[in-house]
Amino acid sequence: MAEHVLIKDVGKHVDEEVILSGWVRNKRSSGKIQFIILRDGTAEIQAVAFHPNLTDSQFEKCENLTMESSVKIWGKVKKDERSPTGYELDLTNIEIIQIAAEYPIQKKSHGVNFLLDNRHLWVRSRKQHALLKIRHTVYYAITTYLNENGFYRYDSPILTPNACEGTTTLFKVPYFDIGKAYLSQSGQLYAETGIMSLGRVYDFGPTFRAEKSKTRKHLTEFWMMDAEAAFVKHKENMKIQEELIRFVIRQVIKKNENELKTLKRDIETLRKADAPFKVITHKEAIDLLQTKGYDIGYDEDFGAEEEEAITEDAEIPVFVEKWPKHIKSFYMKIDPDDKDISLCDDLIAPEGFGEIIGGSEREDDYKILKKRMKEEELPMDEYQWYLDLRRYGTVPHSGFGVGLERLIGWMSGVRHIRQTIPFPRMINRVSP
RNA sequence: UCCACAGUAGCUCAGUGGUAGAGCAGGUGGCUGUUAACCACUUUGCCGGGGGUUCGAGUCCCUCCUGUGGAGCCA
Repeated sequence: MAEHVLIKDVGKHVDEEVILSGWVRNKRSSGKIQFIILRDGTAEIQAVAFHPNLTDSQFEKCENLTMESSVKIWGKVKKDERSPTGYELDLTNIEIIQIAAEYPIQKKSHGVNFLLDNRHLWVRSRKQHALLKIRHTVYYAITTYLNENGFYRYDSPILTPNACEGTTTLFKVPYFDIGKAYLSQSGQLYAETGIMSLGRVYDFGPTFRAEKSKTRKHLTEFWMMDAEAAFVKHKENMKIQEELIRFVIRQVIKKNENELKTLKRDIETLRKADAPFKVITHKEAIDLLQTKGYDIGYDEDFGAEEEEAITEDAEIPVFVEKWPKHIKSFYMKIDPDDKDISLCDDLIAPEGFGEIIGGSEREDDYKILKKRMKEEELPMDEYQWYLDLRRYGTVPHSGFGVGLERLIGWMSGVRHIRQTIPFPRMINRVSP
C-alpha cells in the first residue's frame, strides 16, 4: 500500500491501494453511494464510497462529512472515463481528522466584499488556488532568469529615511529617538549602490504606496522586483526586460497549463506575446493616440484609457521609450541627443493589463544629477549617499522595476490585481 | 479626493407608498453514478444608522456610514 500519495500522482498507482490526505471540497450522495471530492493542494480526485463494500461505521463517517473537513482516505485508484481528471478512488476506509464547521464560502457565487472578508478561506477556492500557483511560477521565473544572467540578490531596506520620489505617498512609522521612518515605495536607489559592488543586482520585496488609488491596478502594498546593471545602457536595458518577460511567459505556459485552464485563460494569447516586443517613442505614442482621436499633447503622460488604447490592437507588449523629462523621475539619464528627453521606457502589457515595467538608464553625471535634484527640491542631505555613487567611480548603468501583481494579472487574465496576492491591502482594507 | 451605483435572511438577490419574499447554504427524510447532483419538508430578518414627508415608508426626501465600479497618481 502506497502511503501519503499526492493526488497529482495517482496516475502512477492505477489499480493500487493508496492513502490520500486532504480536504473535502464537496460531497454528493445518492442513497447507497457517496461521491467525495478530495483536494490536497496538488490536485483533486473523486472518492467513491459504495455502501455494500464498506462497514456501516465507515459509510456513516462519509455521510457525516461537511465541506472542508480534513480526512485521510484509503482506496484503490481506478481509471474512469466519467471523471474530469481521468481517475477515481474506490474508497475502502476513511479516517476523519476534523469535521469542519459550516463553511462560509458556498458553491454559489459571492460578492467581492464577502470573499475579501473571508480571504483566509477564499484562497482554497479553485480559481484562487490556480492564481497562487501562477504567482509562484512568475516569482520563481523572475528570480531564475536573473540568477542565470549574472544578477545577485541584493535586498533593499523596507524602513527608509525618506522618499524615492516625494513624500506625499509614503506610509510614516514611528522610529525610536529618530522620530520617524517611512515604508519603502521602491528599492531602486539602494539597488544602484549594489552594482558598484556586485555589477548586477536585484531586489525583490514588498513596497508601499500611501496613494489613495482606487482602481483594479493598484494596491497599497505590492511586490516589486528592481533590477540594476552596471555598464548597461538604455537599449540593452530594454533587451533585458524583454528577455525576462518572455522567459516568464514561457515558464507560465510550461508549468501552469492546468491553472490557466481553470482560469479560462487562453494559452494561445499568451504564446503570441512571446515575440519581439514593439518599441515606440513617447512622441510616436502621442501621434498614435491623436490619430485615434484622443486630445493629448506631446508633453503629457497617458491616462488609463490612453494606455489601453496603445496596446488595444497589439498581441505583444509595447515599449514606450524616451519620455519628456519633466514627467519622469530625476534619476533618469537625459538623452545626449535631446536635452528634453529621458532615456527611459515603460512596458505596457497587451489586452489592457497596463504598465508592468518602468525602467531607465540612470543619470551618472554628478553635476547634472545634483542640478536635477535641486530643481525637484529634494532634501540634499538625505540623498548625499546617492550622489556619492557619482563621485566614486561612476559608470553608465540602467535598471527597471517589475510590478509582480500586474504581471501575474496579465499572465492569468485576471483583471483586478487584488486576487493575485494572498492578502491584498487596499485603501479601505487591511484585514484579514 | 472627485464622479456614478449599491446596502433587504448566513450567501446571492427580487420586492408598483398598503401583511417581509425567492434561490442557495443549514436541518430532517428519500435516492446505486453524482459533476455548483436531484426530489420533498423545514429554521432564519434592527430592510446600513439617524432625521423628515405621509393615515401608512424596505419603497419618497435630507444626512451620515459602509461597500462596489471608474478617474487622478502609479508598478
